[in-house]
Amino acid sequence: MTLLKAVRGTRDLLPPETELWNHVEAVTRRVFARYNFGEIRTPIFEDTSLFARSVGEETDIVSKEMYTWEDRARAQSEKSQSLTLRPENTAGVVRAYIEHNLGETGLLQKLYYIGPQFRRERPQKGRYRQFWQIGAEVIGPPSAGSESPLRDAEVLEMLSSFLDELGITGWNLVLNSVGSSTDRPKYVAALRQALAPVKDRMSPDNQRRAETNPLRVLDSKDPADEAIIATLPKIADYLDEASKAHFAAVCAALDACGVKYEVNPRLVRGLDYYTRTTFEFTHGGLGAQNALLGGGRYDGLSEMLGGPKAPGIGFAMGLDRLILTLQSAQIESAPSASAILADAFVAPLGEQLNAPALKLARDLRRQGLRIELGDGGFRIKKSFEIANKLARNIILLGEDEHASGILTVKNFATGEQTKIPRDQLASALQTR
RNA sequence: GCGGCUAUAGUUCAGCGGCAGAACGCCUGACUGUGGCUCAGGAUGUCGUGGGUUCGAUCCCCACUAGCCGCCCCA
Repeated sequence: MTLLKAVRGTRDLLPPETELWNHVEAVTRRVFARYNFGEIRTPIFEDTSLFARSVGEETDIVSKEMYTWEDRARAQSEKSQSLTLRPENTAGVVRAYIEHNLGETGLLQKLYYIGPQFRRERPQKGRYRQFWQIGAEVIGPPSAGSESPLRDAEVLEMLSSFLDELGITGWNLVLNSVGSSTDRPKYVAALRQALAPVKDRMSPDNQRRAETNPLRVLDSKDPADEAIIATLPKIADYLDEASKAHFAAVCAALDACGVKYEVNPRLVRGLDYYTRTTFEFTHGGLGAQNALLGGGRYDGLSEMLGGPKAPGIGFAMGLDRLILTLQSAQIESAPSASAILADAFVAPLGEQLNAPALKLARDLRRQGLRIELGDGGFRIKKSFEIANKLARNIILLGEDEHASGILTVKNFATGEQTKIPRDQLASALQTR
């Protein structure tokens, strides 16, 4: 029989690494709560057309990277339906916003999520087919202030605080504006026009991009094409007054609270729905996958999905990459890679003491201690060996201890061995 | 989807066209109620999968699968 393995691009997360994941998630919930965000959990799969309409039919994600299947009809009256494992979570959040008429509250919705997403890409460092994202969206009717540049700045400030609180240093915030939903098509048209006479002199990659997605030419890393790219029209010249003012206000608010950023007029994002502010937090040490998180404003997304006018801004952060960054930086505040030690290892000396040992372990655990329970079948030496690996102390429960209620406790760090009455055990272990 | 590199013990890796190796880990003992350190001994394995060349393949060739790195794209 062939050995079953996790499928390509998926992986198991095991302890103690999961401690680090839990730590990151705990910091996320703590920080985001301070900004009064609430958690949303949307389904892991959705109707395929949700992603086709939001992410963009022509994007690589939709055209070749989605896990899509036909959910067969179970009855004559039922139609089959095309379903897709979510490749990102913003579309699902906006769908939920529309479906539950959240705009009718008249309030800004501030929602965050933590969960797996799926794209059928070639796996590499920090890139998996099932990958985890932390994201947040601020969305609501214009009357709730959802269009305000203050919302953009607040989200960016929250992210900078979040990364600081995690202990990640050396991140870089890159900012741009891609204009309103009317600016953007005008600019793309101008870009196509400017590219037409010169694209033949560019690399094959850029020739193809010039056809399919001209914005991406700006992202090119090909030094040979630099000179041509420098002559192309700039998005900043195509922004209307409102978009310019919006961007200036975002920058001013960031300046006011000392959040450092760099404006990169070439930063474009891959998804069709972005308008105005777009951004990326990058970090070295991630190889080619240097983007830690990315996001932007999507003022027209709700309407694209048939909903009410509901401008919004949000981001998605690659958790797999964030963890990699934390591991490579060996951040002090994060749990280390080494296993977490139990407070004590309870060692029954003889199988007849197994049952009393479980009772002892239960009592200590109920007092909040982290307890590993051994087995009376172990030779005492083996108990010590295991205990030394898993716990800070060992508690011996032999016939004497059981009869007298005074337990033998040895601390591995000091080598000190003492007798402690059962009712004082928990408090004694708290401090050693 | 494309290109390069890789796949050998639980782990990290060496190796060779002719008996399968090291380190760490694991097990046993020195020490029948005492770990770490030390010493002595021991067990590891479809050499990724399938085919081919060869008297003989873990080694050479091909395909496949998976991983890493890069490209495309993207978080």
